[in-house]
Amino acid sequence: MAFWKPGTIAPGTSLDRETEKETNEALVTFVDRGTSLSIQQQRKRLPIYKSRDQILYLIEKYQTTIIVGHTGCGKTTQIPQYLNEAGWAANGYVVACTQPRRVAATTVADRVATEMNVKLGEEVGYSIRFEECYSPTKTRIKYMTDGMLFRETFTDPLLTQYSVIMIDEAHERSLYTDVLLGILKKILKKRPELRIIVSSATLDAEAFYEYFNTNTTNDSEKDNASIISLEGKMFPVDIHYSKTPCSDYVEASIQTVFDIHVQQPFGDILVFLTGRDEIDFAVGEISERATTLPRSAMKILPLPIYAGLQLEQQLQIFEPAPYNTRKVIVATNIAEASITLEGIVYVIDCGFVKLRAHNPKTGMESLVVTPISKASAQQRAGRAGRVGTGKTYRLYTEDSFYKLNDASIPEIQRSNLAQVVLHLKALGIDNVLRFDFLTPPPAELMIRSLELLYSLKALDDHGRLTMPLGMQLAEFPVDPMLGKILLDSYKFQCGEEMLSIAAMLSVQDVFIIPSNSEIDVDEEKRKFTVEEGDHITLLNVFNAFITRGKKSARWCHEHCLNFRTLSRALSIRQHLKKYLDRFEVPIESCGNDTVKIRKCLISGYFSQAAKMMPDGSFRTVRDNVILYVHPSSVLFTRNASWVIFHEVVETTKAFMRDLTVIDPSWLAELAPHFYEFKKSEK
DNA sequence: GAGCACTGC
Repeated sequence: MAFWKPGTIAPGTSLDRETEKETNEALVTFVDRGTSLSIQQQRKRLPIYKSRDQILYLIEKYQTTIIVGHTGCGKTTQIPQYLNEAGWAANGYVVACTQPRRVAATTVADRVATEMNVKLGEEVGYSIRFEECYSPTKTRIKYMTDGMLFRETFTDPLLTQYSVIMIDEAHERSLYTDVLLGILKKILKKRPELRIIVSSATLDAEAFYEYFNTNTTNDSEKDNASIISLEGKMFPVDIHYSKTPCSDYVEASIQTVFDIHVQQPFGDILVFLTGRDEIDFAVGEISERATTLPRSAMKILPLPIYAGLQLEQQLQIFEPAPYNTRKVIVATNIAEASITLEGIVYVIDCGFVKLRAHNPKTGMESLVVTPISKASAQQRAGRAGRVGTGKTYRLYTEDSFYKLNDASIPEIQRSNLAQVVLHLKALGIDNVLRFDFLTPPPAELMIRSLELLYSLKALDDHGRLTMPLGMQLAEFPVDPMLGKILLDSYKFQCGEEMLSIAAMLSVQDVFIIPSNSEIDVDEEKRKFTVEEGDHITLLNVFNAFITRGKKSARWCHEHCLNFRTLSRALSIRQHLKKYLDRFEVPIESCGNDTVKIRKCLISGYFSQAAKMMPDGSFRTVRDNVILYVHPSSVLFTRNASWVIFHEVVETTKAFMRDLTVIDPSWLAELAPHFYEFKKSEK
């Protein structure tokens, strides 16, 4: 076991995820055993090696194999190599392994290339958005995000180049994982030689098995799916429950931090809370109360981590703490799977998470603090058992733990499904309501999406994809409403502007949230602000970044802009432009003609229009739903009688985000079909 | 008149 010496950089510490950790752990083991062992000998010492032959046998025999394995068993790095060694990647075939996150795909590929002693991008490669690193002829093992494999079904609906497809981390049930599982189940019928591996942490394994095993007879010889469990390497974690339910979990978590600090031996603490507000408050309180600790006591260093933080602040959590200081990392769910921290011995779990929900009746998204699932609670607890025996303090009673759902509601059951529906239609799956999902989304979600797509003219009266509009929207890697404004932009000579706006709408957190109040973000924001609203303000920010800002991090910092976010917007813009070029949509610039830009926005967002009431609130034109301007909008402090909006987020109220002022007559001019359609409905 | 869980193409 590797010991970490205070004052040195902890081994394997990085902004990474579970599977990367898996490789790091393997790496640490190798180093410990000395340099005398070859990589091949080292691979044989991994726990999974004992199951190698059995895994290969099951894959040979069954079309689908469900692999249940904890972190650290080596499944992600080893199974594709076993398959390659067994000849599954011969004759030009490729073994694919999907990951829900980008970093995982790249780092695992890198590790496997090292183990195989090949150059990354040749025999072993990866494919993520904006970054393809593989050879169409040489690559045998390809790691990729699940979203990328999903995309590949457009060009090759039967995924014919792959002999085996491993869907890793399937228990996370990402939107793309679920859609892929459905598509793969269909492909299996047409390609009996194809093999699927579904790898999952624990609880859902049986559900995957039931889904893929289509044998309805009692004869198990006819099964076409099987399950295998692998042993992992985790240290035991003691679980402590609250004796009574707590009314204020933020306060309870702060208390628990100090209880641990005073009573328990050295070791860092990880606290799970639900959002930025709670985290900032807790970090502040811990700092303050720490001043009352006796001078002789060990010091305490609280640090926040959530996605909205700037990179430099995020990296602070990986810095070793000063001598005689205990780190307390206060995190959102980002620390549950996306980021792995070394040195955590104690976990405090508040039992809640903030989740997005989608209301199909209103089309509104909401962010709601929800109780976590048992699977989540176990995952959080496991974070304490990485370096040695750990302890987890659950701020809820044992009774309430047993009442939690086994797993959280899959993303596909609480998302806007317009893109999924379009994609399935593009694959020739006409009756999407009957599509065999692992867990079908509610019918209302599907119907709402179908209505939207019909109003955008992506579907015809028979629910079939229109040509070329529907097919192009299906291929476009953006929300269909956004896709529509891009495809229509030539009519308003504003393709250049729309590409920038669409890219900016695809990213979040453009403006920085400063940790201190020295810099006035609002003041900086005003420099870009225009009275027409947020879309054109975003366009100004993007243009300034490219021209005056020369794409520099320093310029961004001076103007309270998030450099990472803007760079990402630039990549997305280039990506979207490639699609417009391929669709042969002429791209012009309208200069400063904001009327053209705003009219173009209406061509996609006509259904999301709202009118101001005398009290300052808004009513949607479509359903007369009450909405408010989000405080992040430049229109929050201004008056506008008619607006269109990008999205609605329901927190304390239903807020519209990203608004643009319009003239109501444009609605009738640009979307007569929709407003007449609404009238006839009434 | 006051707010931003996390991914991904």
